Amino acid sequence: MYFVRGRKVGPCCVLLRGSRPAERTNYGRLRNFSRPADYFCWLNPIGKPMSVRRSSVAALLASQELDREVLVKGWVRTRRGNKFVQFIAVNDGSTIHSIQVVANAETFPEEKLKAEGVENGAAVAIRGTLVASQGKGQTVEIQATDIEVYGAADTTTYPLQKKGHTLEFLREIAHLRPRTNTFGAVLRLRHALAFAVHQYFNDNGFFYVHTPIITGSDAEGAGQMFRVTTLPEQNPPLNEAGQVDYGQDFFGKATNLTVSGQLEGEIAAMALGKVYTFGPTFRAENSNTARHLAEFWMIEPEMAFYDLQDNMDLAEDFLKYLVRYALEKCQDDLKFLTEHYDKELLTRLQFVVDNDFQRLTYTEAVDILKSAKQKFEFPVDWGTDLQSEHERYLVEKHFKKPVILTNYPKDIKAFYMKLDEDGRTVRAMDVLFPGIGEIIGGSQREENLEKLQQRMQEMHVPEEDLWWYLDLRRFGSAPHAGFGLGFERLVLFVTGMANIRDVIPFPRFPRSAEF
RNA sequence: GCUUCCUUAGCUCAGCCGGUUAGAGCAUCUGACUGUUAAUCAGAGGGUCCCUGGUUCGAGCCCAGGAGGGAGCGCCA
Repeated sequence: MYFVRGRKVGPCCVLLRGSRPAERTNYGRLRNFSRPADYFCWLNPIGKPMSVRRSSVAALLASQELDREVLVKGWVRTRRGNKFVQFIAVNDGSTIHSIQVVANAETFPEEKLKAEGVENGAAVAIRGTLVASQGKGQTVEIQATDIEVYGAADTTTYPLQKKGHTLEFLREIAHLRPRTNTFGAVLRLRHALAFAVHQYFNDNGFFYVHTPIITGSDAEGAGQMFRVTTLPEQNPPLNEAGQVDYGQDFFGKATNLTVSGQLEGEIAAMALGKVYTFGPTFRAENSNTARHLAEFWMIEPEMAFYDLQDNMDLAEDFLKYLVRYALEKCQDDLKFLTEHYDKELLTRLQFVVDNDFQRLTYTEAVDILKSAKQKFEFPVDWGTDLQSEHERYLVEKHFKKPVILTNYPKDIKAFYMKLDEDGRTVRAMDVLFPGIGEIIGGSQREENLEKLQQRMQEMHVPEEDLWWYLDLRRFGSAPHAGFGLGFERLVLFVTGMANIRDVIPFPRFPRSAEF
């Protein structure tokens, strides 16, 4: 039994008179009661309004259950109105959509809302009634009964305005850009794709292995590496030759951040069958493009008993699964990105899901490029690597679909790729996507010890550093294959963003490691 | 690393042939407005013209060097 204004009331629902929050429907229900009342309220044992569980904006917007008390917490996107009614758009990141909060100006006059800081950017908690919206543009809204400001945001200094910002400007305020519609959408998509990666592999019998981030081998030749050391910056110990003596370093040898988990992935594949890695990767190259990062995330499946054909089948099925997953789970975000950044995005994604990738050999591609009417800045010649313009021609002009190129000349590919019978080409495969270029690079691996050793000698890869890698060919060697998928390039493709720095929360690139 | 373009108000950008007090839209602030959708309308405030040096009677504008950013290329995922 509780007491309200000295009166005994029911166990938790009380009827109150006087000025009431704008809960029309609740008021209507109260007319069934015999006593006169203006509104009801659920109270806790100490007479305070009972706590309502917080709902996400996504859940409220999808709710069919109206005329109930709700609690939402989030950040104000806009506030507007007049001396009769105030509108507050609240977004909590659960969806790209904001929920409209309607505040009766009798209870919440504009001056009061301003004074408390209910403005663009503020963090707020709003209690009220979920009702059908009177206005156009949304089906439900919240009639506010209580507004609490957790943290105000000074309108004169808060960098995010109620207007569009350029992506370049937002890059300078990476700590605030997740609060924008665009980055909310990108980050939700990024999450969905990461989750889908694990889902796909788990459903298909792959095991997730953690390959090292600090590595002692500088062997793969995948590019410049970041050095990892605890030696003092000033006057590090020197060896007899006058060079830095890494024998005295933390690991007793020179170490770097990984440029690929592939070689270690092969170890796991030769035991567990089908494995994948999904982790950060570091390249210290001075790459200044919209497709490169110094720190990025790479997915590298590696499969025992797979040949190049199996590898291609997996890559295509995997990519289609990921795109399909995004199309199913992130409709609202993709719709937003299509409308604001890339009008062709949704049709392009659907096209990738619906159509087979074009598969052809490097040699066939060179023939096509040589007979192309288009003039290229760089000439096409068998034996040289294809330029971006050549890849773009094949994907965007000639085939107009994703392309898998295979069997590249051995001299332009890595030492571990399996040599073809002709001895001129290797069983490599690159998956080329429109706008992105190479999204996947992979190969069947050379499992023959002698052939692998010969390739290593030809390409000056030191055998002593990779004794363990060669052991895999000495003991129970088997055909196997794998590939690397640059996660950010996938996100780039699926979101329709133009710059890879806009699909990772905190991009790392030359001269930039802020945040 | 190479090529090229850019840097003017909080943001996005104009700024003529080198010439008086550097402008607009949005944002901000003030006021008006009975349900708005990046609300609308009226008014106000707001500038190290990226930095350094030079040419000139005079530089936002021309020249040199530096810094930062974009796009393209290379390296690759």
